[in-house]
Amino acid sequence: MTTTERRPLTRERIIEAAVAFADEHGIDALSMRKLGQVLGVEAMSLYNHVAGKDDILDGMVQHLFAGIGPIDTAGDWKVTARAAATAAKNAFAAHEWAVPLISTRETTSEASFGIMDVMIGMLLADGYDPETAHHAWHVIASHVLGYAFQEANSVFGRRDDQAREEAEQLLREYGRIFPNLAAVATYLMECSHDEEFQYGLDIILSGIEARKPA
Amino acid sequence: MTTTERRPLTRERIIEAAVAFADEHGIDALSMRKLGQVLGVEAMSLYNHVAGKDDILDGMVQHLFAGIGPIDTAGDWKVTARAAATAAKNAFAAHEWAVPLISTRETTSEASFGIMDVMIGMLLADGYDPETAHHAWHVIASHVLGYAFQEANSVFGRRDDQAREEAEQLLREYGRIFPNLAAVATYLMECSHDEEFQYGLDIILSGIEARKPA
DNA sequence: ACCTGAACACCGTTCAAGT
DNA sequence: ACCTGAACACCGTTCAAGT
Repeated sequence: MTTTERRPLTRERIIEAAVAFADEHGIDALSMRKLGQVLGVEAMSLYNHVAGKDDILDGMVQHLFAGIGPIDTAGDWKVTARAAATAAKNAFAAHEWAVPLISTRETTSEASFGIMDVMIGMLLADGYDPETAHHAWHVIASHVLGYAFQEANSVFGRRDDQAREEAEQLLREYGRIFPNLAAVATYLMECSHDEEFQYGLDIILSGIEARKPA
Repeated sequence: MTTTERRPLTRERIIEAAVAFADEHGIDALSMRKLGQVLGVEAMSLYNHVAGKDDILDGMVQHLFAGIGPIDTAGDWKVTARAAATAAKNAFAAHEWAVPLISTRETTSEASFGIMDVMIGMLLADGYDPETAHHAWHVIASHVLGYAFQEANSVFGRRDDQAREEAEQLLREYGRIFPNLAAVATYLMECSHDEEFQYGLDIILSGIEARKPA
């Protein structure tokens, strides 16, 4: 439990440890005292490098957005949109705590504005009017957030052993009352999250393409 | 602060009060002690009617799903899907705490399975294969969750005075670095959430229609 | 049967004291 | 400059005691 790391404390190291702790024990279990323990230090020492717990949580959100990485704008807007959306979905779905955390904090960091600026810029350059470009942004953003939500936070999305067992239990329980649920049960249990995400993205990007003003 | 209501405590009344409290003060501020105070009772009395705080939070999620209401299946699958998706989005977007709360608790209640069963049943009856029906469910669900997220939890989504001011501040700050953001600023500030949601839903439902197997 | 007060094991955070 | 111990105002929850 007590790591014996003796590198000096920094904001980055604290946030890194917080991410690891939340991955393992869940974000609700994250406390200043436990985080200090992991870093081999008293809780109060953290305040020398960080403004408080809120600052740590902000840092974790920043960490999530940094995980999206730079966006390659070499192709056309559809290629860029697909790459950016997929990278964002993967960055969020990689941590169970990502969606709940983002949803209680402000998502409007420089990183998120940067992605938005690139995406809308490519649409405008391709001949879209600002209003349609704005619509397109919202639809894509909904898909990314909504799918990350489903992948990381529903029993059918998570693919650990415990989630599988719970999912099977639920399907047994509700399968008799809800026959149509039973009819798609195998897909719920076994669908590829990447294929599933791309399927919806295909629909959305084609729809946006079809709505390009003449 | 202390309401003088003297009706007997019940689970429903406690959950109702919790919803109202979270609406006003945010879900993080919700505690057993403060909830007791609102109900004119000591915190410990709540345990006579409720298993604990988790039980209250579960009740709040149940309350959200109940708010979606019964689904009218009189029209074709697209009409039903639009009605159900819109009702769900509105129920979730009505409370800032809805998305964060659902995202940390299990969403697989009888209510959510019921909606899913109806939707998939209509698609199957219309001639869709189970795999495509399952895809359709995921895409629609992402849009609902993702848009509720954006409407209730982003500065641009919320339409109270404080959010407007923060949004304008952010646009001033980042508008110079990100010109394409500035180009769509007025739409971000003033778009109709219902029209925006329907725009994306149009794309998604049309796309699903186009993928109906021959 | 329902409510309460005191208590326990936890929180985040402040602050004076140490080195 | 950085770390610490004690303290404060909060948590959720248990339990024996009241009515």
